[in-house]
Amino acid sequence: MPINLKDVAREVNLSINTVSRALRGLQGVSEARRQQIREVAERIGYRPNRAARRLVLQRSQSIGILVPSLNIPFFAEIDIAIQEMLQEKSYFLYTLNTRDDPAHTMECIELLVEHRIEGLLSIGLPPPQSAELLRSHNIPVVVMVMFQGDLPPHFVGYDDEAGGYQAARHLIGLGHTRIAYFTGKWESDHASLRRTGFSRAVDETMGRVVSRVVFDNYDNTIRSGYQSAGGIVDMIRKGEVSAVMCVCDAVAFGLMHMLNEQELRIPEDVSVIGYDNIEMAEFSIPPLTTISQDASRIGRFGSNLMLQMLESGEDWSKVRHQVLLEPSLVARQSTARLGKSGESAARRHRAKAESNPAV
Amino acid sequence: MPINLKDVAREVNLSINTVSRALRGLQGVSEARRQQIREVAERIGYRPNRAARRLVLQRSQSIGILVPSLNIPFFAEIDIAIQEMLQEKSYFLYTLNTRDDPAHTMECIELLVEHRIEGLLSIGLPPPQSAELLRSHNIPVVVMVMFQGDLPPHFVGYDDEAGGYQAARHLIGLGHTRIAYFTGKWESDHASLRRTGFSRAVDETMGRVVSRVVFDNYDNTIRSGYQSAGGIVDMIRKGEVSAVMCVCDAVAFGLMHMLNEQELRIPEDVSVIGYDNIEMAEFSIPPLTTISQDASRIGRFGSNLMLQMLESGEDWSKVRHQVLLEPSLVARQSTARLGKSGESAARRHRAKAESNPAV
DNA sequence: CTGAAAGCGCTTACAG
DNA sequence: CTGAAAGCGCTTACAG
Repeated sequence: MPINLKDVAREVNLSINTVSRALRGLQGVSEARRQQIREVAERIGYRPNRAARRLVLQRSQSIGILVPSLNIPFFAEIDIAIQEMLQEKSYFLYTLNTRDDPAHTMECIELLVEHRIEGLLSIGLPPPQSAELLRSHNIPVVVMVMFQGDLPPHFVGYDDEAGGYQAARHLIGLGHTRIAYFTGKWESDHASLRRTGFSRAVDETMGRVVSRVVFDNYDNTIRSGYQSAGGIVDMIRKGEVSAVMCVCDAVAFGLMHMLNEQELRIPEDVSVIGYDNIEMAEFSIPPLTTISQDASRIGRFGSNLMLQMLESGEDWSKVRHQVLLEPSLVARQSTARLGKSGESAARRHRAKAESNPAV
Repeated sequence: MPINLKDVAREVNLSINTVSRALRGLQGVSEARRQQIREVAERIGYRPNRAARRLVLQRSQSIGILVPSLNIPFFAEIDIAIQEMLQEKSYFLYTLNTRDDPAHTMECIELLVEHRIEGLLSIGLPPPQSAELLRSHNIPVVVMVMFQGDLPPHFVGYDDEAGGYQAARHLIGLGHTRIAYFTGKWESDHASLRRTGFSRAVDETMGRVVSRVVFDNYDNTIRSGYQSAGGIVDMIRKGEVSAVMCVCDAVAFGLMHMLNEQELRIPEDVSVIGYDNIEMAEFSIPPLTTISQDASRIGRFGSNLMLQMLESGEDWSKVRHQVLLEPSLVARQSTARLGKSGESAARRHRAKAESNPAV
C-alpha cells in the first residue's frame, strides 16, 4: 500500500538505485534528473522506509532513554533536551517510562535491544541483570542524575554533595546554629550525598553548629512531607532547631503546609530550604529558598557524551567519563537571619504554655 | 556483529525457518527441538531484529504520540497510560515532543511516517498541512484533550463546558452573586468552552448572579496569573466580585500569590476556584478548590479507541467517535459561603480608606 | 551518468 | 517435522 522506491522508479522510468541516489543527494545523478525525481517523489507522496534502511545500513541511528517517571517535570525536561539534540544529529530517541520497576525496566531494555538502539541513556542505574545483555550487544550506557553505590563509569549529573554543602552553608551564614536535615527512611544515594554535604558544612564549624537528621519522610512527595513533619515541629517548638533543609522541594512544601497549620511562621520561627527549584518554588508562600539544577543541561551533556562514545571510534569500555555539574543556590524568602524577626517559636511556645498550663 | 537467526541455526544444525518457528512458538516443531533451540538462543544472546520483522510483516506494530510539552505532568501521565496499554497489546509507542510548534510538529510527523506508524495519537490538533500526508499513508488520527474549531472526528477529552458550568454552579451554590472568570487574552478553544459553561450557569440564574470576564492573563503560567491579577484585585476591593474562577490551577496560584501580597484573605475576602487539580492544589495555602480531570483515563480511552480503529477492520474514515468525559469538582478551602467570615474585603477597604484619606 | 545484482534479517507459502 | 526459496524496501559495490 505505501509508496516505495519502485513506484517512484516506475513513474520516472529509471532504476531504483538511481532514484535512491538522487533522493539522498549523492553525486552521480544529473541535476535535471534529480529535480525531476524529487518532484515525482513529492507528488506521489514517497517517504523512505526506515526499517528497510536500517536493515541494509546495519545501524538504527537511534538511542533509547529510560525514565523512571516521565510525569516528573525535571525528568521530562531532560528527555526533551535530549530529543532536540539528537534530532539535530539525525538520531531518533525512544522514550520509555520504566515506573522505576526493575522487572518492567528489563522488558523495556529488551525491547530497545530488539530495536537495535546504538546507545542507552538512563535516568538512574539500569538493573544489574541488564548489564550482560547490553554488553553483548555492544550498547554503551550513560547514566544520568542518580545512581546507587559507585559512580557509574559514564555519568552526567549534579553534584549532590556540593548542593547539600551549599544549602547548609547558607543556613549557617544566616546565623543558625541548630539545624536539621529532613529526609526519607529509605534514602537514595543522591539524597544521602546531599546529607553528606550538609554534614560536612556542619562539621567544618567545629561544633559551633549542631545538626539533627530526621528520617521520617517516606517517598519524597508533598503529602509525605506533610504527614511526617511532626518530629520537626516538636523540635522547633522546643527551640532545638531554627532551620530545616529538606531533601527536595516537594517535601519542603509538605513541611511548610504543616508549619502553617501549626501556626509556625516561615522564616520568622523557622527557616526552610528545599532542593530542586521546581516551578512552584518561586510562588509558594513564602517563596522557597532552594538549590537549583538545570534539567536541560543534563540532557545536553548526556546526549553529547553519548554521541562522542558513538562517533569517536574509541573503545570506551575502559574509559571513565563522569560529569558532575555544580548546582546553585537560589535565595528567596523562606530563609532569614536567625532571630531577626523578634521572638523565637520556642519562646512564643513557652509563653503560651505558661499562660495555659494545660498545653 | 549482533547475533541473528543464522547464528542460532548454525549452532543447532537446523535451518533458519525452523529456528524462527520454534522461537515464535508456532506448531510444527517437536517439543524437544524447541526446548533445545530456546536454550541455545538464550545462551548466545539472540534477540530478533525488529527492523527485519517489520519489513517482512509489512507492519510496524507501532503508534506515534505527539505531545506539545512533555514537561506538563498532565500530558506526561497521558503518555504513560498509553505506553502501558499499548505495551500490553504489543504495540510500541513513539513519544515525540513537538514544542507546540507547527513546523517542528510537521517534522515529527514525517519522521513517524517514515517509521511507518500504524496510527497517530495527538494531544491537540496536528497541523492542517499534515492531513494529506497522514491520509495518503492511511494513518488514523485520534486527537486528545484539546482542539480548535470543530470537534475532531476521533477525539477523547474532558467536557470543558461541563467543567466550567460545575465550577460556576459551585460558586453560585455558596451564595456568591458577583463572580468573575479569569482567563487569557488569547483563549484556546478549551479555555473558551470553560468560559461558555461558566456563563451558562450564570445565565440560568436569570440575572440574580452577575459575572465579569477578565482576559488579562497571558500564557496560563503561575507567573502570568500573578502579573496580571491587578484588575481582579481592584474589583475585589471595590466589592464588585466575591469569587473568581480561574482558567487553570497555575493561574489560580499566581492570583492567590498576589491576593496574599495584597492582604486579601482567601476565602474570607474572595473565593478562588481553579481548573485541573494538579498535585500542588491539595497543598497550597489554602488548599485550592478545583475541577479534576484524570489524565490516565484519557490515555486509556485514547489508546482503546486507536486499537479499535486499527483492529476492527472497519472503514473509520466515515465514522465519528468522540468521547467526552465528565470532570468532577473537588471542594477544598479556597472557596466558602459568601459573607460567612464577617466583613467583606470591600468593607475593610473602605474602613481603611476612611481612616487614611491618602489611600 | 545509469542499471543489474547481492544482501541486510526476518517470515511465509510451498515442498518434501 | 524440517528445509529451500522468495521477498519485504532499501543501499552499496560493481559494471557499463
